[in-house]
Amino acid sequence: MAINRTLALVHETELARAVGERVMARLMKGSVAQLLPPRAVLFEEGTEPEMVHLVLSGRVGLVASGGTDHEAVIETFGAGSLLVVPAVILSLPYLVSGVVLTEARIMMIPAASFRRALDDEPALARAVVDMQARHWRLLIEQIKDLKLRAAPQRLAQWLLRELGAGPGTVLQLGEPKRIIARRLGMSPESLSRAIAALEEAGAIHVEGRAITVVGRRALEMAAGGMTNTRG
Amino acid sequence: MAINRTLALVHETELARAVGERVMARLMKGSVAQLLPPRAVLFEEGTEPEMVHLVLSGRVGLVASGGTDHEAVIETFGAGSLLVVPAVILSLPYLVSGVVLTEARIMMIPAASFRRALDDEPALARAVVDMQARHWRLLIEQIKDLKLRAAPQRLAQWLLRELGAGPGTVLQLGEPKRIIARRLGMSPESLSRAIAALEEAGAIHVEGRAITVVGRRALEMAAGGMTNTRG
DNA sequence: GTCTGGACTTGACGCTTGTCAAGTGTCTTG
DNA sequence: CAAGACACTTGACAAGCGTCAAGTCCAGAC
Repeated sequence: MAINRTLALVHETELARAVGERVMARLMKGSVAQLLPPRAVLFEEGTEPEMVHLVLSGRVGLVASGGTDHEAVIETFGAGSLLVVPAVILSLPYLVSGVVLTEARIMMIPAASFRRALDDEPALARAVVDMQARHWRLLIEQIKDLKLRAAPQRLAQWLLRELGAGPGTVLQLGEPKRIIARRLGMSPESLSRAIAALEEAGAIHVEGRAITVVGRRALEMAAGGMTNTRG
Repeated sequence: MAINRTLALVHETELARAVGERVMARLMKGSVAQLLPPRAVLFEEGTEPEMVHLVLSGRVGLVASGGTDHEAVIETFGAGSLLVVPAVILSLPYLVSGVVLTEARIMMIPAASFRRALDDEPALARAVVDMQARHWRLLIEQIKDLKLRAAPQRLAQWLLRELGAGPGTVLQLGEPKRIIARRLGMSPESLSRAIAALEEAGAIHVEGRAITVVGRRALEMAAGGMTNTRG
């Protein structure tokens, strides 16, 4: 049962579609799938990469401690994502750790065989270019948020982006708020207050892990620039 | 200053070395080189990409305004860098603007021909993968800085990284401090204070645009975390 | 049922940092 | 030489946000 399910999931990934049957089969040779519980660590900041991780289900976060006391969540990824290829490609130590957030099925591809495939399978290189391009844009957006928007604006911006993916007005949070707070570059307390502010403004309504956008217009205003005085 | 000079510069780029004579010649077909003064805008946030920009000399910054009143500098790039390939690859609007910081010679490659070459020249795709991987790491380091380090720590961290590139102890700033401040995610005033603090701590000595590291140990203390240089 | 632990909220407080404003120095311009 | 422009510094001040601490709510254990 596990094998069937895993293979099906592998097939559904964007990577599989992009590189085709043969290359995917080659990548799978020597790879293993694992079902991991929350808090499992896939790889650790500062260590040399030995595997490439393909997320088949669940959610995984890139977490950085960087020598300081607390941790930052850089980004979280869901099914279909190929994790932290840069470290593998360059054979350099990871800059972040990979942590399972919700029970996740992970395909682990040996780094050496991934690098070899990258060199002699043009389709793989081409697919990786596209993936990296998309990931780059995620980070750029995030840096823009961090450098020129205040905490409540960042939340509003994030909500709009998450919403953009699905056309509904209800957003089911897939991660604890603590994780989202750190992803947004703020403390959990500040996230609480930012959420309260958006409710106050009539932009959203929150019930536990479900956020309903009741005023898309108000939400866009809050994301824009007018949050809490001080132009 | 004419064709010779430009061709020589093109040859010296990492890209040229990676993809070889033939592919580089193909990319150059239809491309034009331009010598641009400071404040010249290569491309603008929100517009569709029409060119890929290869920096041959000088320095170029990626700047974002993101709808808010002030601007943030995302990153600056020098000779050999290929700018904002992601937008071109994905045919999506730029997330940032490209602005010349110090007089720069730029090779402009038509986006369409770059995309075509990317599809049928494996060497190019492979080279782009490596470049994107290095750029990804720059952004990751930056996000870590922004999320878990205070302003003076970010400066110390940045100094150590800039220093890592060359083995000396003197750092000649290639950009006005105002630009560096925005790259570090702080106001020019805060940068001034951060510099003063590092001098106070006996870590550096500043004379105009030259920063001398007089206490590498003290500087590392101030950075307060591990620095993983290399690209 | 009560107890306990975890996720989240709320309040109080202080540090960091951005903003506004004035001051210094240098380079250019008339 | 004076006037202006510009880059940077310094000081005063308030806002934003993180931290500490308490409080609420809820699920699971017993």
